[in-house]
Amino acid sequence: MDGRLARGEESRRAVLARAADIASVEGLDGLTIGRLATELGLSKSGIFALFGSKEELQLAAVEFAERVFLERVVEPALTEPVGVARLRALMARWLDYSRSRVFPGGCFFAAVSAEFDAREGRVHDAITDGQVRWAALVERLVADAVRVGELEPLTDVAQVAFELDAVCRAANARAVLTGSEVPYRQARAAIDRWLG
Amino acid sequence: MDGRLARGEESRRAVLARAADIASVEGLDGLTIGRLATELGLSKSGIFALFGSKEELQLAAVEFAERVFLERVVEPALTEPVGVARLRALMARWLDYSRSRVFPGGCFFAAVSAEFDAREGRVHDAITDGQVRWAALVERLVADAVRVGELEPLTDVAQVAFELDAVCRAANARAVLTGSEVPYRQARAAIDRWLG
DNA sequence: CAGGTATACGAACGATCGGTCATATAGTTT
DNA sequence: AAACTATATGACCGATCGTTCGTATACCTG
Repeated sequence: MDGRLARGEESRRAVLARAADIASVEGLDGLTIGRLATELGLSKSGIFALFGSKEELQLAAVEFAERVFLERVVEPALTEPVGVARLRALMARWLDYSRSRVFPGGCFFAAVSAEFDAREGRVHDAITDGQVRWAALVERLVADAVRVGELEPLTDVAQVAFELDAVCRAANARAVLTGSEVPYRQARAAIDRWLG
Repeated sequence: MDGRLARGEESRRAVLARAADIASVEGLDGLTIGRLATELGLSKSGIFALFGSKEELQLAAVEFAERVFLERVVEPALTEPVGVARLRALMARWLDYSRSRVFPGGCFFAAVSAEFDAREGRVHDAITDGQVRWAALVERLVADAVRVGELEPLTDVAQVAFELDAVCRAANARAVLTGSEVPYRQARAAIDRWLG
């Protein structure tokens, strides 16, 4: 056990938690090292040294947000039994993750994927990877529900997965923009129609 | 007819067209007056003088993009007969507006609303207004289709409008991020299920 | 103990940001 | 003709950006 590495890891964690919060509102570009430093009472060069470059900081923030997302949404849902129950849990957890503002700007990935979707580079690639893995997870859970006989055998798995994801993302977008809770209920209604 | 005003209006138009293109990729914050100046061969202070402040430039860019959206999506759809035909035309025009990259970053409003959704100020308000008006338009066309008897009388108008918008936005998000055409077909399939 | 390593700092760098200002020009008005 | 107005320019401002550097400190290893 290295006290230096432990201290550094704790600093990284504090910086990344704040960085992810800021990025969910201002974007990964609106995130600045100077602002992080003043808000956390650290020095600009100290934070910089921890990550090496702003791009590395952005990548680390994305990775941090993915860990939060896994803890708050994916892992709890995976404790439910395979099938519609697990799929419903995943959707419910996602809507709660958005509504409860785990990140102050709503879904972190909705914000940063819209920011980097049409750009190139490592940050875009990291975000895209995460989105593809999320889409694959939803699709796998739909396929599982079909396999265990809880959804009709002729179900178009990719289509259902697409539409489940669509209503969740739309609910997040509308709710964050307008502050209304209605979109979450509409998303829930659409999900219930698919999953009974 | 004032030649000075005409010249200024032409300059504004050129600046705003480029500004909307940039903002759809880099965001309204990533948009900078210096970059606009060098790309258009103008002076920074000249562009600045045309708009008075960066916030005014951002507001003008949003307004410009709304005019483009109205021309390319809304107005052509409104030539169709009231009912499902008009609603289908609106959705088809929207998907084509995204797929054909009228703005290089996909839907301008998906990009900037995700950027400003959790912020405050006049730009956020202008974007929110536009989004609310769009949602109201879709809802009105769904209600019209019910009224003329082409959708079932018991249709939950707000719910159908929400889901139609959701699949379009999801298609844009996935398509821009990954470069795939599949999401557009999935959105079309969902729309066809609603509108026959 | 000495030698190496990771964290953290303050000062400073060049670049770029939004914005100001004095000035020149082209077009309209009187 | 003169007076006025809108566009457009280039030089310049303070602030902030990401980044570099030298240095101090705490910790682990030999």
